[in-house]
Amino acid sequence: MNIGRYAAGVPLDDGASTAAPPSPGKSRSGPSMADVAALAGVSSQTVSRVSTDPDKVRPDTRRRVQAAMTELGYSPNTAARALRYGSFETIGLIAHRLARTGESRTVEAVVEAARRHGYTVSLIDVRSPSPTDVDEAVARLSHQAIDGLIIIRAETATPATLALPPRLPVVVSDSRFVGHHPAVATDQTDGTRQAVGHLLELGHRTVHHLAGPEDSAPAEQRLTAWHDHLVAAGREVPAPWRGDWSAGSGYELGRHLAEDPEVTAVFCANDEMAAGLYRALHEADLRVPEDVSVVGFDDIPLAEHLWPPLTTVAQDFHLIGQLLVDLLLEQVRDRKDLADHRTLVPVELVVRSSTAAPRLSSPRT
Amino acid sequence: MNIGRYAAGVPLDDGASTAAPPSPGKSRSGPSMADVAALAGVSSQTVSRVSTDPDKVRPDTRRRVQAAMTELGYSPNTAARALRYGSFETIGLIAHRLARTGESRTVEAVVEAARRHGYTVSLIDVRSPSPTDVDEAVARLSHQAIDGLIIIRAETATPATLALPPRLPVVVSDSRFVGHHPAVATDQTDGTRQAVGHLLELGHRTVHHLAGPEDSAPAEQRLTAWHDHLVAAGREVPAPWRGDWSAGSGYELGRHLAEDPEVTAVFCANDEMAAGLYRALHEADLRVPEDVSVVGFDDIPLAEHLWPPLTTVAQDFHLIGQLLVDLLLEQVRDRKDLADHRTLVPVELVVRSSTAAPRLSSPRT
DNA sequence: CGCGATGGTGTTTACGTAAACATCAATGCT
DNA sequence: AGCATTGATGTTTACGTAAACACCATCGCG
Repeated sequence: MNIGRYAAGVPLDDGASTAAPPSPGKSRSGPSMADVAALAGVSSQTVSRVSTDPDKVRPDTRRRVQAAMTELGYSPNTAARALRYGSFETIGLIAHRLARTGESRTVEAVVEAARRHGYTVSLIDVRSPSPTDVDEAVARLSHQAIDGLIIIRAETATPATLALPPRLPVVVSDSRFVGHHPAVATDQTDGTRQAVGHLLELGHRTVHHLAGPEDSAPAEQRLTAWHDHLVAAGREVPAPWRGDWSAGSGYELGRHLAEDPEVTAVFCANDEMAAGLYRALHEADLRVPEDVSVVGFDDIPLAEHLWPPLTTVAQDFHLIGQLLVDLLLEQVRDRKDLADHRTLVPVELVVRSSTAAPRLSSPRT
Repeated sequence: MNIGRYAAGVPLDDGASTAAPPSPGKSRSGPSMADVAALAGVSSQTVSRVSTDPDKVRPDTRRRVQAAMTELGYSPNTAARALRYGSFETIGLIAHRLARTGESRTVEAVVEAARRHGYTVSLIDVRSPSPTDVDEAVARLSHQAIDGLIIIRAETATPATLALPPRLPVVVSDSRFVGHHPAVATDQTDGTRQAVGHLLELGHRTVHHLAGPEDSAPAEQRLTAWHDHLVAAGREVPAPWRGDWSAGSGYELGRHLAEDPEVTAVFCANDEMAAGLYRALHEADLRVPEDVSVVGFDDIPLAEHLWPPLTTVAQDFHLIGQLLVDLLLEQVRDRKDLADHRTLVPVELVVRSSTAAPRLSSPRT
């Protein structure tokens, strides 16, 4: 046995350029139908029948073939099958920063929905949502064995910059692609309206915003909606604070926010940043919600268990994932052209304990 | 345009049994090399050369072929290529409850490492880590187009219950598979030892344990290590509390823990449960770490920003993912048999602010 | 100036599977 | 009994690609 504790970094070759074909090394391919057929004393077509529709062959023949399969350890060659059928039963998925928050929940839902339909999911995770990264991912994936493509967070990539292979069905979780590719997206505007409205109704004079990064479409949508809603309500619009979705950025910005006694209500573009803000407020000895009310976005599993439990806008990531798959498979299977299709998934404000009316003697002391 | 707000649940057919072959619907396959060849006035072999090694064909011929490719919107058929090469440049990945915790970080690392090597990742997410679920996933994936398989959290599946296709290289993130499949796993025992040791050194008489579910191998390893370490230190071993990894379970159990004044130190099997425990302690007006010290496991991104920042055992999920891929590709590419290989990835206790010496007048009042 | 070497291209073939068609035996019916 | 019908199995072919080989110019060299 070969036990070892791993210490240093891993050496990694960054070779294998996108276009490079597989190395010519012969495959691990095991026995083929012909081998099974020879052993069982039948034709390879009969073997084929056994593996696709066993009822088409007589029980004793079937048993003989199955025995031969087991003996040789036969399993059908997917490549050949795919070539024959022209389908891989696989869909490609481009995600961004998988490990973060809701992204992974959408992925989970996509994988699950795909599985229900008999499809597998091929995943590419891009680091940044920059057009080049997304484009590279598309290039890579579309040279892979996929029947359709789901892009989560196309972000700054525009329909024009995406060099998609012709005839490849695509679905996007980004409303800016309407007219080019079918899209399923969260109703960011409504969610923001609910969050900001909730805080204003509680009596706050205005609402500060801890925004997401500029290269994120949802972040911009939330920012715009927050701005517009305040304007519509005739409130002062404070300068937004720019985070990067991470709890760390929420904490850093929160330390500045905490110093401003005018701040009584903060709408955070996601729950992680709200958690970072919590920490900054705690460190500044400010109480939530007595001194500052906080609202998040996403409703991550931990939101309910932060202290105090976080009021937040719940997104239905699971539904989004399901709808994406449904929409994609409609195109894959039925050759439908749904380019102008768009679904807006509603959100719901979950009121917990992080919001309250401002102190009467506001601003804070 | 077709805008609609989605309300009701999605109808889902649970058809498409594992063995069912793809529907016979003809593929979306576009033009083939032959079409391009005809248009460009060359043989299909020349087209093939252009798409694999452009230098092998004269510049003007190449341009003519490339023009024809563009005009027809040609892209090479992956199935045919895979059949020819015997390789898909794809690895299968079975994960469990992707959206939860560190799992997604390992997945992220696997995807990234695979990409660096020119491989794509096919993902299956199983709901429960039960043998049947994992087995079904294996069956499903191994009928897909993959060159190798990575199983994250094989849990209660044993080498015997896994009906793996012969000749399929497999790597597991589970140390119980040593001798059957190569494994890369976190050093659970050492991590636990560090956590419990830290608390004892601070002066706590003993350490309580908020454990993970019984069907989880890592949970059991942490439980055992905690037990053994207390025994070795000559301390009383309190009954462990069984959670299910979720913050909710940590909260529920935490409410009971909070009522026991004997409890001054708790080692949680993961950070989410620690967060739930935090909430329960806060609600009970107990302070961390003054009244109760808490240690988590995983070091999720939020751990640092909980209040107070959580002392926890950091796992290097990223390294695990990389090593899994390296190990798998060694088998795939070099046909090596590494069945008895095992790598133990070290962990590190990150001391933050949730641990301190017990009050002198312990037990709590 | 003839001959081998070289580079560019076409032709043949194989990868493993499954549909389409062909064959053959057993069965049912008059 | 004779013939159509059915069911089980074998044979041929095509899916799209790329390696292996064959061919033919052109070039360099003695």
